[in-house]
Amino acid sequence: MFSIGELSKRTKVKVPTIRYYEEMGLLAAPERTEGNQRRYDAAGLERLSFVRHARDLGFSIEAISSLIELQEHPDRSCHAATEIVASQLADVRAKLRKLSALKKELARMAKGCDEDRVSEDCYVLASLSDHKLCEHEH
Amino acid sequence: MFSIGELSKRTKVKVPTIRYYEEMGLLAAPERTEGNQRRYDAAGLERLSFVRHARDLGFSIEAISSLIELQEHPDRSCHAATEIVASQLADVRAKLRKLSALKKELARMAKGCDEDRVSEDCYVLASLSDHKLCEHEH
DNA sequence: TGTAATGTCTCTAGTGACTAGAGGTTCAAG
DNA sequence: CTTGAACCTCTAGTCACTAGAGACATTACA
Repeated sequence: MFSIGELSKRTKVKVPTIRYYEEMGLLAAPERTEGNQRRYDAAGLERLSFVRHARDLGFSIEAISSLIELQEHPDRSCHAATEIVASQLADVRAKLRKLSALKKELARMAKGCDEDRVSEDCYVLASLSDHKLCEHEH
Repeated sequence: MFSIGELSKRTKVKVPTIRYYEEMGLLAAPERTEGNQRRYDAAGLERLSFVRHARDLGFSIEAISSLIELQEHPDRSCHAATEIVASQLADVRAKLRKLSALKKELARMAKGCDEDRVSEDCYVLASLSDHKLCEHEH
């Protein structure tokens, strides 16, 4: 049995965030000491690691909720889980596409602008003012 | 001179968002009719296009504020503008790196899981529970 | 000129996923 | 037994909007 601070150290999740996850229903309410402090066990640690890992992968709290529900019913088909992952993957791919277009645009802007120039002639500002200067859609 | 709704149509920025930008100081307070409604001109349209374009490129409102300030002092060096762009670019590059790692991870998870399986044996759930199954850092 | 529909006004509150701080209590070490 | 770190709850703030209420303005048409 260990405290919330200890759990925080082991999982690298901040203390207020752990409490927040509990409030959001991602973590079961743990036992308490007589003085009302949370005490966790191995199961609590594992659960938080799951949540943290999923968050690192970009899953929303809602999605994680669904995944946990599934985990708690080992007899159910994991169809829903694959769907959640697929949708997350589609999301990530879309973001990647958008970001790589942005990267090109920004790199172009950064390269085009000479630092010694005066803001009136700044390529960056011109690019932002006039979308037509862009080579790509966004 | 046109209304906020008209400006919204032309720029594809929603009406409440325009008001929000005004409140944040990104847009100058426009003229008003006798009945207190906003009326914009070409300059207002141009300014909003600038803001919108910068937002599309992922610049924060604060960054846009700085860019606008620069725009309004055409005599200043555009050093600050290039710096803002460079930092935005670094940001985007970092996000890209992270997302592409995530994409690999998610694709692996999605591929590994057979939809007909039962949640107990679900590869997705196993992957999330056990970070060690990951091939990459994140 | 009357009226109805649509547009606009301000203001407050909600979103997601935390983070920060106040003010008070409990725990563990010495 | 005292001290100081860790813990508790609660409220409010972050960012960039979005939604809704309730009231007023404008416009189109009869």
